[in-house]
Amino acid sequence: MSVQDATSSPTILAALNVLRIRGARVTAARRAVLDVLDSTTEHLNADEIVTRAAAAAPGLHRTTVYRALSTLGDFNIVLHTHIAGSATVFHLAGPEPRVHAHVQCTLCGCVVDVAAEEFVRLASTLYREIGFQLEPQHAALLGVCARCNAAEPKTE
Amino acid sequence: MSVQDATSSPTILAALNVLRIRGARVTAARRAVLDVLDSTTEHLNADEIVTRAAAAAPGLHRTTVYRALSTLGDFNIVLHTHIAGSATVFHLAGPEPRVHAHVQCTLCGCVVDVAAEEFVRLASTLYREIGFQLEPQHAALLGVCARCNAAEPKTE
DNA sequence: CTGCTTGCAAAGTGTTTGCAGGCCC
DNA sequence: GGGCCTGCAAACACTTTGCAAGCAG
Repeated sequence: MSVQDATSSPTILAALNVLRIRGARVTAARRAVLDVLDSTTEHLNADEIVTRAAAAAPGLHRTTVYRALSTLGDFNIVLHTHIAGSATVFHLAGPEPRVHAHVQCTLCGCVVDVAAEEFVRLASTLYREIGFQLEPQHAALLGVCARCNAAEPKTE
Repeated sequence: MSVQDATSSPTILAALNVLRIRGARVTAARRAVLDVLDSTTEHLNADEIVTRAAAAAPGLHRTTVYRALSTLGDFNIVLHTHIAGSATVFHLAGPEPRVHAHVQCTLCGCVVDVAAEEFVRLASTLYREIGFQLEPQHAALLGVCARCNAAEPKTE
């Protein structure tokens, strides 16, 4: 454990340990990406992560962020969700395994978190009927959010 | 109703009528796209539609297919499903309103149709709890299909 | 020092837009 | 013959890849 670790959150310390144990290197880029993801509960896409992480690691390149996210994903430190028609969003897996699914509004584009429990019944039905093992958090379903539904006078 | 309509399926005739009634034009490009979609039950992406439709309409351009699909989508003649990490797939809405949802395998990439009924309970739960109106057919969820599950010895 | 990581450039995929000419109605 | 549609070129958004230099262990 290096000196700089002292300023990091438990979540990040755990992540860095996973990297070390698995033989991957702890680099400024990976640390910056982890810091960004740890500092928010938002759904961030690669672009936003680049922007925010560049503050801590000047010169950080888009490509590097993509590669860092990929590596961190391989170790299950970071999870991602595919959003229809726009960039994939990332978030920390976190210490607790409280996986959540996502639904996105086709009108305003907002992404709403949904407890994975909502998907459990669907998942078990799918598994029983066609042997399909659902990963509820891995892609967002689409629909219309409450706000847009209310604002929408049906026309327009 | 023009002469060429005689060779078309009822589904296509209905679609062409919708176009005419709504004031949109019946063009070779749109007809070719409809023919392609009507001739299969597969999930076709824009690229595949271009390739197949070009047989009936030589010189047909990608852009035109995208625009045709968009127009046909506006009239609810064609539906589309967003597939995580790859191209959007299209299919005819068809005469019967038997909407189906899709799940995609993260390993082999195959897309499996699922009866929308599986999603009804989830949809009503979401609506009751957060006012979100789910469109089950509009995006594919991810997971692992039965075949890959069986083939996968866990390693590799 | 070894080789995993990074930065840069460039390419790749899927999709959209601007514009002039063409064809449906 | 008016204006919706089309073809072409180009831009666009997101992501990946090849390669040489750089830094972690």
